[in-house]
Amino acid sequence: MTLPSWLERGLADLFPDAADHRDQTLSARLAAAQQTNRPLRVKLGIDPTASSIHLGHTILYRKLRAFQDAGHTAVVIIGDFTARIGDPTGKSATRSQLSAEQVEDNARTYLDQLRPILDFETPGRLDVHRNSTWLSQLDLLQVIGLLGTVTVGQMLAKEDFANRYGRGAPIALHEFLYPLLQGYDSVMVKADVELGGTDQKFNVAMGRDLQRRFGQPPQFGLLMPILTGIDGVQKMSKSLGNTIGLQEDPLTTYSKLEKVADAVVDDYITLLTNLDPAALPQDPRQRQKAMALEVTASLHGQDAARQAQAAAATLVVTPQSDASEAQVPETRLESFWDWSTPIPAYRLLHAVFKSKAGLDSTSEARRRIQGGALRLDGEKITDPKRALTKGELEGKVLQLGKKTFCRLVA
RNA sequence: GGGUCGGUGCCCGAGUGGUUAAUGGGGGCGGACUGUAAAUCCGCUGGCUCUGCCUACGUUGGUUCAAAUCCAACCCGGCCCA
Repeated sequence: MTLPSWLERGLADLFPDAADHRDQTLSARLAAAQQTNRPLRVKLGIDPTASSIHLGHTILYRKLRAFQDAGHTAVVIIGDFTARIGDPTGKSATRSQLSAEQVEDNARTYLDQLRPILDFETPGRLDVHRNSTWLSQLDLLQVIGLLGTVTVGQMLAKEDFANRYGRGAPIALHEFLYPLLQGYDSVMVKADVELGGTDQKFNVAMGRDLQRRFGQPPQFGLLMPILTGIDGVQKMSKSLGNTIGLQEDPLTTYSKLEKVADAVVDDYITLLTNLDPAALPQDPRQRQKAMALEVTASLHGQDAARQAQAAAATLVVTPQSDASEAQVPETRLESFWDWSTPIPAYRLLHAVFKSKAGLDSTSEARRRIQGGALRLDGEKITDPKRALTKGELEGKVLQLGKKTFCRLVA
């Protein structure tokens, strides 16, 4: 039995997948679901410790959507309970505890960002749960029962634990509870399939074990690759600063995609689009543009993506040419200076691009200017103290580095 | 609880009384080059009202003209013993 192509696309791992257990393969369960007209319950857990999500996360949501489109039920579990405890991984300083309100806020923004990807409309296709619903009800006896299902040796087999233990890094005892609680979620929602990144194998397997103990047919584990970040080397992760966020504007999204490392372009195509790789241009540059356009469109719509592509072409390829015609974010001159005196270049830069592109201090602004990163309508400005009047700036495009722009308007 | 080693900038890691905002590497950013890539080369990489000022080497006190460097207490972690 073979799996449908919508399911197979991009798959990193599927288990169990033994050919000798025909009734235990996913295709068998899919077939059974069809015969009995009972949709599969496909679980995906989200961790509301941060409010914004990036492209890397969407791989899983896209797969979840594919299941929805095939008639199955997406079971999204918001890990609000576990998020509130706080993950003690790393140093004591990172032991941040989130309040219930913060978690709830995050969860809401999270779901909002998923609207373009998941099917929220069709009845029966989406089931959202918060795991505090059942986890906060567990009493100590039950918790001990859960703990009793696993040995320390098994826990230390988990790669992350093994690494940390090996290098003598701290492991807090309650961290052992996380895989168990995540597995318990599977029991509570009677998952048929759990989606996760390849780093989730241990936890997903734990879900199978627990389901078996609770007399349920164990779920299938369906693992997707971890997306490589825009640097082309490390996994996409907010802390590594190599992400593309779903809340970023179309132009930024497109620009980043268009300069992603070559090595990952094909991965992006299989994991983030439904395009047929064979049908795309072979020329690396053209291929990359096609990918960038499609991914941008999937997040912001066709029109916005096309505009972004056009704007990017104008702005970046020939910075001096037609920048003023292109579509760039705008900033009002009055919003950051009163213009009774000219503004020093470094203050201008700081005011306009504050918190963008890693620019968050005036000292940093000075350095960037000295390094030649600032252009005004294509003209390079290298003196941080250069005084600029309103007249000199109005209507012009301020450029920081190669990819950050802003038009100054009255 | 006892013993022992350790806690330095985004990360790793030098520095053990005084040109130390703190060697070096990684990462990041910028410039040249290019396909807005990779590779390579160069520069920057605490903050500010910036020819100067302020804040920094787990925390708090102390010794000293002077401390990341010495002392004390405390907090946190690894390992060994219990």
